[in-house]
Amino acid sequence: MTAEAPRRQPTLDEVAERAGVSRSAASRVINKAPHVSRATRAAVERAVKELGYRPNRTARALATQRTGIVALVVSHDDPELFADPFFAQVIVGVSAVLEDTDFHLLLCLASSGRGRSRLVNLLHAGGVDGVMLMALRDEDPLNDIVSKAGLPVVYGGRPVNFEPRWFVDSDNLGGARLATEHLVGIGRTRVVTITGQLHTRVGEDRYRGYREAMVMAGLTPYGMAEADFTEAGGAEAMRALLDRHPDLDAVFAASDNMAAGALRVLNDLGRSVPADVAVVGFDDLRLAGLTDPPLTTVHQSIQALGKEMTQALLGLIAGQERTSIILPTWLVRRGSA
Amino acid sequence: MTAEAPRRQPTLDEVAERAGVSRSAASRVINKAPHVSRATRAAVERAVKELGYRPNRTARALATQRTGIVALVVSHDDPELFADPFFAQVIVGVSAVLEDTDFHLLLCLASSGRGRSRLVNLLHAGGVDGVMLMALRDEDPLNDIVSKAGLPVVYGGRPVNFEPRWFVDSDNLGGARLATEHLVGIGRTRVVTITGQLHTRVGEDRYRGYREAMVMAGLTPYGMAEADFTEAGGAEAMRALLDRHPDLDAVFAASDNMAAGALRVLNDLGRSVPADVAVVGFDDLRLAGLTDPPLTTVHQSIQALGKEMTQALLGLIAGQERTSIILPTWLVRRGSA
DNA sequence: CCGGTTTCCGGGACCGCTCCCAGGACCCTG
DNA sequence: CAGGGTCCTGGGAGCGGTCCCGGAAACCGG
Repeated sequence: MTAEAPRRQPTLDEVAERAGVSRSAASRVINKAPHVSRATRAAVERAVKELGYRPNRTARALATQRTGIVALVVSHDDPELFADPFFAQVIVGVSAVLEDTDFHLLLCLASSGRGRSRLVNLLHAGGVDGVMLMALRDEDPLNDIVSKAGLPVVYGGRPVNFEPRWFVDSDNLGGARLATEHLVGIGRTRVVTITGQLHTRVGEDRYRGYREAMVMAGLTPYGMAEADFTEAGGAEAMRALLDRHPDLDAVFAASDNMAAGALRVLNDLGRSVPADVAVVGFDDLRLAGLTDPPLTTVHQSIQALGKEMTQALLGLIAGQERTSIILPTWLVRRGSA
Repeated sequence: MTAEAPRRQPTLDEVAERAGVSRSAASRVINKAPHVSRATRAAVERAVKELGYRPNRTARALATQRTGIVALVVSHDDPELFADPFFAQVIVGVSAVLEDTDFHLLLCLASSGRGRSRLVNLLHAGGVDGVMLMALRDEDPLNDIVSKAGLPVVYGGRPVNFEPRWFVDSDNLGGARLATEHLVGIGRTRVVTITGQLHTRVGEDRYRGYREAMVMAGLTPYGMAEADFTEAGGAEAMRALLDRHPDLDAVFAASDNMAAGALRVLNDLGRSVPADVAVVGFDDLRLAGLTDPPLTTVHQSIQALGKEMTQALLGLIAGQERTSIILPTWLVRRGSA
């Protein structure tokens, strides 16, 4: 129970000496390189076991120019933003993949200028082998910082103003279209939408999906209000829309949180859902199952996004060209539409 | 916009050469060591600027035996567990402190055996300078793994079966006592509790706080049901308690999630809250403000916990003895009690 | 003017590992 | 049995820094 004497970890030299071979030979068996006799291998393996040897990560990193660390960089001006369960899901996905590799995850919440300059240092100082970037606002300085670093980069989601070389994104456009088509399919014609911030790609895509579906159905987009993906924002937008279009009969909210806000307002105002107004959300958060009525919504798999990002990045690090990926989304029918 | 030619980063030698001084001298000015002439300093600083030099983290780490990385290790058998907003808050706190330092955060979700052995490697191979550990189940193998590593360790929360040398924890005991005292204070006498898992320290402490407050008030604990901190678990426990003690007039739920479940059951069964049954939760999650009625609950600051853990760890790494910390909790009155 | 500090400087060992390379042992042909 | 492979092996030069140490230069009071 008392703390072990902080004995220095044994080095490769010590292993080699104990095994009666050269450091090179020891290194070879440890790295499973070829051209090692059975005898040498056995001797070294024994020495390793007896000494409890572990190759020093730092030394190895210096020699190989590989750290075995990948960074997940999250842009967040508002520290609360990270609290969104979205990121936790991404991290779970990322970790699941890394768990089967020798890579570890460095988490970087870069907000302030100070935080950004730390990031610049980290990337230019060979601190990581690659980065997964989630910087979804337009004009995010992180985009520049990271691209200058000359490291493999995979985007999670896409920025508005340019299309990264490699990214993984959910099919927001298709999902929004699905949602809208569903509303039209059940006979609604006066369908409005509550969008997320339109200066984000995801906000834009989901809005576009809605419009496209409406047009394709021969309808005109009936109304829209821009909100911020939050419950409160959704509620406010819903009020505004009811004000402007009292006869609306369906709403597509670009997030479950906003849909929940909308639902709250509709309930409060005595509009029955889905009879008077049908509602569809987006994301399929846990919350979607708990609203009243349960929310029909578009499912996206955020863990899968994390996994794919990671696999893509590891691939790039290993020198394989990979193609960007758009993950499918699909409709989950519950009570609200 | 095209990828920069992957020019190698300049090395210290190149800086030294350009500045016309030795590597030692260059190193000195970069590390702001004393005994450097103004001329040398200026020359080196100029060379650094011109070359865009950044000291290589890995090389420095090898030489100094310091990586500049701290690990946050989260034990989670269930990958979903990490999705709890709790961890996101911790991370936000940790990052906030780290942002003003040169340390970076390595996030380690260790579940499977594979994940654990990776962790062992990481810790014994000098991959990090210290660890913050959140392993709250009893008998968690991580406790052992980490203690054997001979690294500075700070616990977030406490394990059940032993008291770590350094930890940061919320005052769960005091908070639970406060909650219960409040219920008693508003005249309730048949107060039951819904606990979290009693094989966790937090579950135990909050249960103990309840009992102590009851006894101190001259009442006997009226009933309890063990749940798992989740909404569903809370609901089920509530039903069981109503079954066993139909005349209960108050319930202290050891988490907001469980309180929300309890509330749902009470509403469904037509018991009015707080008139018939008063309810107090614990955590003060966002959700507490959104239930019907809004939840009276015990507030704990999870970001603060992350911050304190980090400060404690950085202190230990710097060689300062620090004392463990218990963070205050307090009651937030809303409608449910 | 001269010993003794103090300030500044560069040489070089070291951190712990990888990997190239030259060379010895061994095997197999013709 | 000469000659050309393989298969192993150890030596040693790196990766890019830090830091100790001895010595040169500058400064000082007596």
